[in-house]
This record gives sequence, C-alpha cells and structure tokens, in this order.
Amino acid sequence: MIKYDLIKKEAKTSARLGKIHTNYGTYDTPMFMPVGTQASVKTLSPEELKDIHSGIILSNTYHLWLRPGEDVIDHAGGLHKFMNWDGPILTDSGGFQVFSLANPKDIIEEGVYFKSHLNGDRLFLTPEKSIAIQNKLDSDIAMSFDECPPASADYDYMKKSVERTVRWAKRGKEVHDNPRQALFGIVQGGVYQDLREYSAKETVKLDFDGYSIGGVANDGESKEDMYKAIEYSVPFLPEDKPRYLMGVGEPRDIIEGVIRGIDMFDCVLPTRLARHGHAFTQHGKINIKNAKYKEDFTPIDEECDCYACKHYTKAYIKHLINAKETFGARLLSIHNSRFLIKMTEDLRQAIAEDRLLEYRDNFMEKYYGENK
RNA sequence: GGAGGGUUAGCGAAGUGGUCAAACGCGGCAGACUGUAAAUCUGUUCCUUCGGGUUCCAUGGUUCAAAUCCAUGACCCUCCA
Repeated sequence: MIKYDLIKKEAKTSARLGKIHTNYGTYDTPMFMPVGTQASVKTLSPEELKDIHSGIILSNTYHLWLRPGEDVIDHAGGLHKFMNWDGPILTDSGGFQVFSLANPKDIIEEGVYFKSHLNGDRLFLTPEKSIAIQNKLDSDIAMSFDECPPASADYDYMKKSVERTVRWAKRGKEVHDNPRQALFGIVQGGVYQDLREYSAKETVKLDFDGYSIGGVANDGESKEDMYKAIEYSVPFLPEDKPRYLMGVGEPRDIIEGVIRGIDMFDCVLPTRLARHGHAFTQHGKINIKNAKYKEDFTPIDEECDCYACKHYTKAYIKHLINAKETFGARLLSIHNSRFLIKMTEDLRQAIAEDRLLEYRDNFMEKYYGENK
C-alpha cells in the first residue's frame, strides 16, 4: 500500500507538490521514473540510480513474465531483492505491449493474444493474469491491464476500447491480492474529450490508489493533442491520489504535464537516446556523435551535477560511443536520466515558490531557443 | 630463373562486353527515437553551377559499346628452383 501526501498546489497552475510513501521508501512528486523493463535500467546499476536520485523506477510485467518468469522472481524474494534495488518500483501491466506487439484482431473481451517477441510463441494475457504476475513480482505499484490504442484510432474503436479497459480495470482490481502493493487505474480515450471524461470518471469509481493517463505520445500525435488529452482527464481525477502520465518523456512534455497536474512520469527516452549517442543539455538535445564534438573537451552540460559531467568530456564520450564502448552508453544514460530527475527537482522548487510558468518560459527559451 | 594469381570508390569486396557512377559490408557524415521486439532504424557518402563531368593500377589497342577483351609496363601475392 502507498500513501500520497499532497503538500502544496501551485498558485497559477494545476501543478502539485507531493510525497508518496511506499514500503520501500518515500519519494517526492513530481518525479521522473527511469525505465528498467527487464529488471534493469539499461546499462545502470542500482548504485548509479541512487546517485542520480531516482526516487522510483519502473519495470515490466510482460517482459518479466516471459523471462525469467514471475515464479523465479517470487522465489528470489520479490523484484526488489532479485534486482538489488531497495527503492520503490512500479510495474507496468503489459498494456503497452498490447499496443506494440498485438494487433486489434488479437484483442478480445477476455484478454489479448500476443506473439512472443522472443520466440514467436502465441501468448494470452488477461487482466487477471497481469495482476497475478504483478502480485508475485511484489512491486510497490501495480498498473491495471489496459489497452493502449493509437491516438489516431477512430471514435468508435476508441469508445469500445475505453469501455473494455474500464471492465478490465474492474476485473484486475477484483483479483488484486497483495497488501503491500498499490494498484493504479488507467485513463484512456485518445484525443476525444468525452471519452477521456468517461474513462476518468468510470475508472475513479473503481477507487484505485492512483490514476494514470495512458495512450499519449504513442502515435506521433501533436503536442497540442497530447496536452489536451491530459486536460480532458485530470479534472476528473481525485486530488488526494497521485497522477501518472505514462511514457512521457521529453523535457517540455514533462513540464507541460506538471503544469497540468501530473505527479509521475516514466520514459525510455533518456536511456535509449543515450545508447544512440544523444544527450539532453540545458541548451537542447545534442548528438554527441557529431563531428563538431571531436575535440570538445568540455562536459556535456557544464551545469549538470552528474558523474558523467563531473569527470568526462564530450570528446571522450563521443569517442566511446563511436567505438561502441558500453561505458559511453552508461555515461550518457547517467547524464540523461539525471537531467530529467534534476528537472523534476527544479520543478518542485518552482512549484514551492509559485514560479512554475516563469521556470517553464526560461527553460523553453534556453532549451528550444526562439522557435519553442 | 620458372609457373600461376592479383590490382575496383576512404577500407574490404562483388562485378568478367551494353540494363555500371559500379551490389554488399565497414568506416565517414547526418537524421529519427516518448508506459523499450530499439547499444536500433533511416538517409547519405567521386565531382557538379544538377545541364552534366570524370572514374575501376598505367599506357596503347580491339569494338557501335570496355571495370569487363588484347598488348606492354609497374607494383603485390603464392608455389617451384
């Protein structure tokens, strides 16, 4: 079980300052959660996650179900012990894999057929199964099993999908059986205002420990549509429960999300971009592989307090990435993850001082320049 | 001294008469990435004023047409003495 403390609401926006208490510690919100799909945040050790002040990390039901299997993790004493991470963990339900691995025709009322990405096996995941797996993984926060349709889905499909996701949420909640673990519901509905409202209200009726907004940033929809999806959903979510925007993201999206009342974010971007040689900096995203960094002996971001920025230069990291040395991916993963977590720290400070919009404008000016 | 094999774009390597400015890989240059089938994927990589121009070791030749055939030379490799 978790407990959410709402500490403060920002004066001019919907942003909030909060604290979430779990069996494995407390973290402040807004918070960014690094993604460790397979019980590992790619290239990072738990010690490094602590160093960058990760308050909570995310892992994935689908992947751990396939490999090594939830029983192995159960026998290990749960996910925390298995992966040597003693901080909070949120597990995604496999709902995103409905989007990334299944076809609409594979989705039926009972559950979803998947083709295993490992060996092509035909798999069947249901709300009950997803929750049972998460119960065994013993994460601090479990997610309801949802369908995550593309934002471009037509209204009729989206309506059917949203209604089914509500039924799935109810089924999952009914079988949820782990007193240490919280369970979040997920709001869907794409960019349709009435469906977001319906989804939020119906999900809230089921009384979850927190609420997520899903189905955003998954289909190349515009920023405006994404922000609207948040605005259509948040007003119907209770103030005394945490709100989690799933799969986001980019620095500006986190800021806009916080302004609209979001408390938690997760995204693969910092670690994936790192592996691909990109780095967030206060002056925008850079591609460290670019020739211009060949003899740039300055840190990635001179104002960053991370291990990579304190000890290494762009030229060196560029060399490592070019040479396919894994240390390069690790340094950039440390930096990018720290960048987003530091950003949430700054956002919390700005909320505390009621100057969030000012912070947003300053950040955007620096990060995106004139054409923000 | 004798007998073979080879030399193709930054590198490796296909191609053995026209559909070849020349496959493919690497390297280079750039781009994408938002609840991770992603240390992946995409574009580009002789010159160009975008009309075209100049290429496949060098030179000469055969042919309507040559990276591809012939001659000579240079360099490299293997084997035999």
